[in-house]
Amino acid sequence: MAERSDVTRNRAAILDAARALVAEPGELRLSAVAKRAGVGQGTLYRHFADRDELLRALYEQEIDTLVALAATLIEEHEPTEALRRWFAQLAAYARVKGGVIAAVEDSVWADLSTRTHGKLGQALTGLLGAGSAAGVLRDDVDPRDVILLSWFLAHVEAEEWEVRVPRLLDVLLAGLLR
Amino acid sequence: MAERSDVTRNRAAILDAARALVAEPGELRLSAVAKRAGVGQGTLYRHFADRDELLRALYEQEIDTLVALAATLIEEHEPTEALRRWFAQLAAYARVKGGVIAAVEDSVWADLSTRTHGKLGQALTGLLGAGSAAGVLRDDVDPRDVILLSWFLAHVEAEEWEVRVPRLLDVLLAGLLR
DNA sequence: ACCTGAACACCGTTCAAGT
DNA sequence: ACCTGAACACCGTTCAAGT
Repeated sequence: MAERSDVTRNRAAILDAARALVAEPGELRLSAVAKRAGVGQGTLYRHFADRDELLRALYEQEIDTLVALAATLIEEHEPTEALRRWFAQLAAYARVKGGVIAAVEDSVWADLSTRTHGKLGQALTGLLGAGSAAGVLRDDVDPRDVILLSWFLAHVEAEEWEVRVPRLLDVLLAGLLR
Repeated sequence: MAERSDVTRNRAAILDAARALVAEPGELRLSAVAKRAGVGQGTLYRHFADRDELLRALYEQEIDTLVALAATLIEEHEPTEALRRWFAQLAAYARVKGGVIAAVEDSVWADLSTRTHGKLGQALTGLLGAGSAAGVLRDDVDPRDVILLSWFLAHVEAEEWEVRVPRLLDVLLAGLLR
């Protein structure tokens, strides 16, 4: 039976379509996602109960890279440098995937970042813990602090990105130093 | 002729209704604004061309207090302390008026904060200028940097506000010190 | 079981008719 | 001139019918 693989393929096609469309300017229309994925609107809803759930799935895929990177950086660099590099990667990611981040509503983001911290929270716990253990970072900040402070990335315009983001990350990092 | 004053009253009623409703949870529905203001939907559109324009008017009203405060603080306090107090007031404002800020879309905010910097930009120019002239603040940050970094305020949940916001403002201020 | 797409619901916006 | 509110447009979501 090839039906089962159709289901898998549809789900992937929907996510691919959503990822492509969310990067384009303007709102993400679910009808456009279904059309681009080559499925009916109902099929989209079979896989993702509502708009939030689709965005959440998209977002979770995107975040995994950053999570994996944190572990590597902690091993290979001193804590402050690890955090600096991770911020740079977060920014690079936000630049390309900004559409996803901006499209994810607060409710989804809050859910992902607080409930058992989420994967992203665990990555940040590692980075912040290494820094405070080494005595170079404040020890009174938690992962959600950093996630909140990073919200500015969702609001930087493309034209000003290169000038402004390195400076803003520098300010943020300076604020986290002990 | 009392008609002219009706126009004024309607505009004020619409803004009052919008201010009240934006503070409530959930999206701001323009039909609800018109209903609460006691006017027809068309009247709302006579005064404000679209949703953005209504939010912009609301936002501009809200921001004036902060602008006035900046001048006073610069006169009465040393630069770092002036900025610290202004941040605290910005946060207090965001807490109460958070609905307005969150409802204002990026396009509106970007427009307000970049076009000749806007009133808020001027207030921040004063605060940052005083600090960098006194040699206590970085001199490479501009008002929009601070506006961007303040976006976290729009995403803090009510329950965590008191614990988290003072710490985040402290991190932000530390990052701005020279 | 899964899929399709027409139909429904909701809300921003417009406009014909009223004063 | 200004106002009203029904009507229209758009898009998220549902569901009857098809495979």
